[in-house]
Amino acid sequence: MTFQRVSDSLNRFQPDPSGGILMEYKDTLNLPVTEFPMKANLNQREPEILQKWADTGLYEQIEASGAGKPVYMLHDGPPYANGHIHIGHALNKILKDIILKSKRMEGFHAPYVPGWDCHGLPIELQVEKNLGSKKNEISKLEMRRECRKYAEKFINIQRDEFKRLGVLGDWDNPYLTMNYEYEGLTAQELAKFAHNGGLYRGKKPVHWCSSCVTALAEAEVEYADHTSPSIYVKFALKDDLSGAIPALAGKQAFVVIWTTTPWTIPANLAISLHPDFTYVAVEVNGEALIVAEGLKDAFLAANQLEGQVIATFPSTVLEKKLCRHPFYDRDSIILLGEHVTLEAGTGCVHTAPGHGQDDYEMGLKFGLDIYNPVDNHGKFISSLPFFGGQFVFSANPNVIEKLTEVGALVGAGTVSHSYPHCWRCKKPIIFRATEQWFIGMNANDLRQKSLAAIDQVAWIPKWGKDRIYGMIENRPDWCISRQRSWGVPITAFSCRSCGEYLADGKLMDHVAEIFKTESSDVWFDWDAAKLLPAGTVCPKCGSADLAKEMDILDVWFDSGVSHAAVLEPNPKLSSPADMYLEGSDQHRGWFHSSLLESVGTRGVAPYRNVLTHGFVVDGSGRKMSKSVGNVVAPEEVIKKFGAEILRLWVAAQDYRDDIRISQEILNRLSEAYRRIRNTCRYILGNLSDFDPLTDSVPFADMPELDRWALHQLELLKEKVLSSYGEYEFHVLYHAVNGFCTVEMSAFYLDILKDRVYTSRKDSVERRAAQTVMYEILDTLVRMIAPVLSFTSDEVWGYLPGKREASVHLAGFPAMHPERKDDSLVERWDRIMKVRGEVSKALEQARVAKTIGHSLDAAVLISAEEDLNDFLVPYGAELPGIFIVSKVELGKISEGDYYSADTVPGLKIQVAAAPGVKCERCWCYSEELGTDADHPTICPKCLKAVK
RNA sequence: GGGCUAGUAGCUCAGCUGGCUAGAGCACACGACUGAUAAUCGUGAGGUCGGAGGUUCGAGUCCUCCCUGGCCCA
Repeated sequence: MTFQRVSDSLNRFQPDPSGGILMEYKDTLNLPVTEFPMKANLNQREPEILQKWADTGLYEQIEASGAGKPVYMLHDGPPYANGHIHIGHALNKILKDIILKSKRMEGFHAPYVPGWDCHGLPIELQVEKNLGSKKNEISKLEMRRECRKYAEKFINIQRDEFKRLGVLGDWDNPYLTMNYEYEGLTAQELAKFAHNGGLYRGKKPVHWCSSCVTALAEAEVEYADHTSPSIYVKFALKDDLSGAIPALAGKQAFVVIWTTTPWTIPANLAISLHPDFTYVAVEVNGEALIVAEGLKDAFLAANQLEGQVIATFPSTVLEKKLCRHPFYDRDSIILLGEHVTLEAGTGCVHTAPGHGQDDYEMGLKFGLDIYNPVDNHGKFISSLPFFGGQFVFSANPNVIEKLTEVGALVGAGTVSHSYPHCWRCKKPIIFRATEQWFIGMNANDLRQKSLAAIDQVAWIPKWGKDRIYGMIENRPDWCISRQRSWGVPITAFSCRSCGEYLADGKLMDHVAEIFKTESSDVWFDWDAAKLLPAGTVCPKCGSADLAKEMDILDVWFDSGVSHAAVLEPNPKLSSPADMYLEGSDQHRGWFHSSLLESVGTRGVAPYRNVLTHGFVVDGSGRKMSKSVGNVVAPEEVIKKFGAEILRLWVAAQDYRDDIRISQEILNRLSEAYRRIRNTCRYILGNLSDFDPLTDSVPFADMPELDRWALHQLELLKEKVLSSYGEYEFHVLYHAVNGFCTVEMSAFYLDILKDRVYTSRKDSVERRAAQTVMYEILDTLVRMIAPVLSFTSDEVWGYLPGKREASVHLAGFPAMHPERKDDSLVERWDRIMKVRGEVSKALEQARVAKTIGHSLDAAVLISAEEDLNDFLVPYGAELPGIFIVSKVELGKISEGDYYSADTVPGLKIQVAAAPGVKCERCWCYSEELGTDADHPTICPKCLKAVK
């Protein structure tokens, strides 16, 4: 406690050493008094506030008070239940919390049900790792129980970490994608795709991790530099071309391809040329090598070959011509495809439909087999000649050797390039055609409907729309199967007798109902017969011997159904949601999967607004990475600065771009926080004896200065409330910060000091000032509550007047447009301009040692007639406004003066104030000593004391 | 390599459809106060608006290219 307390001032009359009574005039002043601490001590105080919120059931109260209000539905995207939260999680959750709190204060019922994504490979791999060698001894069911436990552990950890940020929500009843009900609803959503024909089983090249033995979603693939072999292979033309190209007569012609994956040569079924490119035959060592004209020189140079062009022709000449596979007794057909480029290679593209996306499409188009001779573990099937049983990457040199042996190798080297790797085990992956379950993008017009749905959504920032639009427009069918354990099973069956697959909507609905009460674990526990309705038989052959499909669902499907599994079943929530809010990576993640799922089953997007924020980067704009060592953990920020500073950080930055964080940024924010806190504290100190109910002064009775302040407050409210409405929190931060600093601390509150301190306690002047300060603080606290949730609630507890138990149960301040007065503000702008010049003049006088404190000064102002006339009516107020002892308007006849540089013709002369310094108000007065009882104070103070 | 996106003082941000010597707060320097005091007030110094071209009477704002980041994809 450093503020003087009213109760301390009982000893107003102290014994004078000389024997008389000496008055301590300081004790007759109304100095600020408050218990509200200057030092925030956030890391200690925040947990106390959180405890209070928990004890009083704050969120429950908020929920209860929402009854009957319109709903604002922000649907939480579930973070993955793995590991501690990082700064990006903090950013995301705080942004959500700011929006929810602001919507509640705006008058909405805005429930918050947090969620977690619980299934999936990362947890399964971590559990496997923890199990060590035991992992091979336990059953799938036991494995799943371990995964469930693991997820639960991190849900509890993350829940505590999120709560610590001051995020209010129904933390006791979050949604978990592994809840039984949720799993059942997930299976039920999948069944909907079976019902409507969107679900199919097909062979398709997918990203495949041989180490994890699973197909990978696109989101699970990372690109990293990798060194691969680079080989040029010649395919002998079987067909004779000499009719079309006479120069080839009598020569063996070859088409030369280039590849960085020699192991895919065994699966080669075709060679693709671009329909519009020109190709040449180059004679090298008596053979005619065919490559694209544009790559001829690069090709020859790369292989240290020399040769002459003997023929030039369009690719169409070669269309559908046949080559021989270099070492297998089969053909490779020449096809024309737009995907061929001149960026590298030969312009003749090795095509293996089982091992590449473009290759696959060519295969579909021209009816080639989607041939894949590679098994789940990345090894060639044993029946494959020469390479059976070999791991594909190990087979590379063997393939090269074989090519050399048969004389098909033109050249070999290595190349370093970006290559796909598994996101978990970091090993290079392959592209491999396998049997998978898909949701078709074209069945039921899913793609077109999704694109149309995108148009109906408001994307913030608006470029988010282009981003997701492009992705939906170009994406392939959604591969939803995973060959793992920890997930919701794909509830299909197959017939053991005839091999027929049963992905029947009705059967799947039946299973989904079982999941809702028993969990999807039963899929791995019960027999197929127990899972199926009695009497189910294969529709094709009639056999009752059915087997369960053992693939599980892509976790993106799990979270993609949350609108159906969380919002729809809960009568307190609503769907579609008003808002989905996640990082910009979710255009391909949750926004994407949710959109496809919802449009595929309901025909509409699950959200009305989608807000994206950028990624957290370090102080110099680089992404955070453990290896670089620039990671900022929320826990450390909280420990050092407090969660409140983290919240302020979220609000202060423009989240649409990348968001930087560094010690300096946090230091700056701490300073800004202290400024806001001190402004609150100072006002609280001045309201210690103020009861808004009995002491308020009507607006009409207030001095101009007070009305000026309320006008500024009105402007601030407009700005802040519209910032919330537009989710532009950084604008609000700057507005509040500027208001506290410029309008309040440096101007209004500074000028007010004399009035508040020295006037009679219950005088109208002082009560007017208190009325305004009360209004300002009450308004300010409500407006910052969504951001500075701890401090605003703390201040709330100190504010006089009857009010809700917590600011978080209160509303935004009411607007009072009638308090705005533009002409008044125009006048005061003019006064402030003069004030600015006066303070420059005072500064010069200070440098010259004429004055110290501004109250030591008397100011003579010489203005042009117009300005002078304007100032005259304010004459009595000017000393107070400038915080000087005396102001005269007139002509400067002698001596130095300051010449203003922003107001033409304005001259200011500063002198030591005449008279004697009043011991009480510190203003100089020429009328001291008029009262024998109080010889050392001025007439104004006399009035206040007597 | 492709799509989307950004780059204004040391830090965080303003600067609308091109038009005043590019602004604010913080930080910094210097000073004042000691009745907001681990506070408060004042003054001041900081910017070739990522770079280079171009359009225009005029460009931080429009166009082209380049550089440096970020997200997503290949």
